Amino acid sequence: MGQTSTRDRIVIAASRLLQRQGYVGTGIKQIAKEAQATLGSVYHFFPDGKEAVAVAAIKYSDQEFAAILREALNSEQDPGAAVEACARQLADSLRESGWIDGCPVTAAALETLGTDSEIQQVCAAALRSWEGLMYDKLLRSGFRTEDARDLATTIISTLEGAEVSAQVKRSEEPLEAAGRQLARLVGSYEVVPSVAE
Amino acid sequence: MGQTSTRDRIVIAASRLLQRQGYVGTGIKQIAKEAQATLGSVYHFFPDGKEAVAVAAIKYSDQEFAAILREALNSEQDPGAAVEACARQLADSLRESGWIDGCPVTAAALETLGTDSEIQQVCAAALRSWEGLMYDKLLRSGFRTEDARDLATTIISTLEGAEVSAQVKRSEEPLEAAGRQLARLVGSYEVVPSVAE
DNA sequence: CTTCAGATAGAGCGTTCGTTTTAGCCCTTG
DNA sequence: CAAGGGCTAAAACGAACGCTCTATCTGAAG
Repeated sequence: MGQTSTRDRIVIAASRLLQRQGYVGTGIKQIAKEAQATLGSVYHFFPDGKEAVAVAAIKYSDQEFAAILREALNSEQDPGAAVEACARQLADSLRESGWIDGCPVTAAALETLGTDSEIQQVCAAALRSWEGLMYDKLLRSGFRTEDARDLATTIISTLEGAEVSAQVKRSEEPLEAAGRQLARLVGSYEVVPSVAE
Repeated sequence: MGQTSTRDRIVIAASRLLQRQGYVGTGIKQIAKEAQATLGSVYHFFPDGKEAVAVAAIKYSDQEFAAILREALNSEQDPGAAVEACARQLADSLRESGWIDGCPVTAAALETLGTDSEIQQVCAAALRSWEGLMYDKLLRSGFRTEDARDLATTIISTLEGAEVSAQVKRSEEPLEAAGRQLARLVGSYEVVPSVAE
């Protein structure tokens, strides 16, 4: 047995597979195989079945991506440069993965929209948590609350959409363009100097 | 028989189902049922099977969405206002559909990224055709070609991402915020007056 | 009327899906 | 040593999947 528990291996494997193949396209047996666990183990830790595994996996992806986002945002003091760093980071890891490891929740979210499953709720929570990180960064940079709210929502939307475009086109260009334009947009706001940063 | 051919009904039904459930989540038999056709008919018109149906359906969705986009872009002379009109149009039809009829290609594209199917190619072509419409609008408004290219890519990405956010959150707010911020971004450019418009 | 390709119809193929079930293993505790 | 709970293992269920097959229907040309 490795140092990661069987349950953790299941969650991590599921999060990767959901990211790449979506909810419908990912099978329970495939998750078990990828996690080097057996079907019995999966149903032991998640008696409620596939949807419960997916919910845990998406929550994990949420936190994992939030850490990456936080680091990119903290790498630059200027908010515009920080947003551009986020786009750069997304482009790098996307290219390195062969254009397959995109946003961890988009695929799963879109497939389960019609259904009233818990999945879309955790996906919405993930989006909100990422927007919250961006919102805080803007507030710390002296933005007014209304501006920060609108901007944070739009920045996350744009990064989301640019990542999808980059995946489909197999090119970093959409993310680079998004980074440039978002930096310009952020820079177009008058900001009151703050002692906080 | 109605006035639309069996083949057309299959393509239209497939495009709707792909939009709502993605590629993996949509079955051939479901397409046939929705199109009021039989399985035999589907395989008669598309001997290559499910993927061929999906390719035809996505191409149809591409043109259908391009028409909507063109109309929204032409409804306003000012490019910023035109982009905002696009966001407004997307928000309206999304709400009316109960947040299920989003971008017609995103779901299918994300699911088939790993595979080397023809689907992601037609999805990429759709994205490019929509960017082209936006690019032309910006050029006609006097934008420099480099600015127009970057902007068009980013605008389509943002609308794409904002639509996904709106679907997941079941709220028009992401699209409204995107419309406002995109209008601001477009307006931040110096534009040379043109006699063309 | 006959002919024959285009179009429709649906049973059934093998496979995989999510899930359930039953059995057995390991390892700590009494 | 015995006991029992946490965990693993694998067989098997019904349902649905994409697809193939054969059979029938339709309608215009000869």
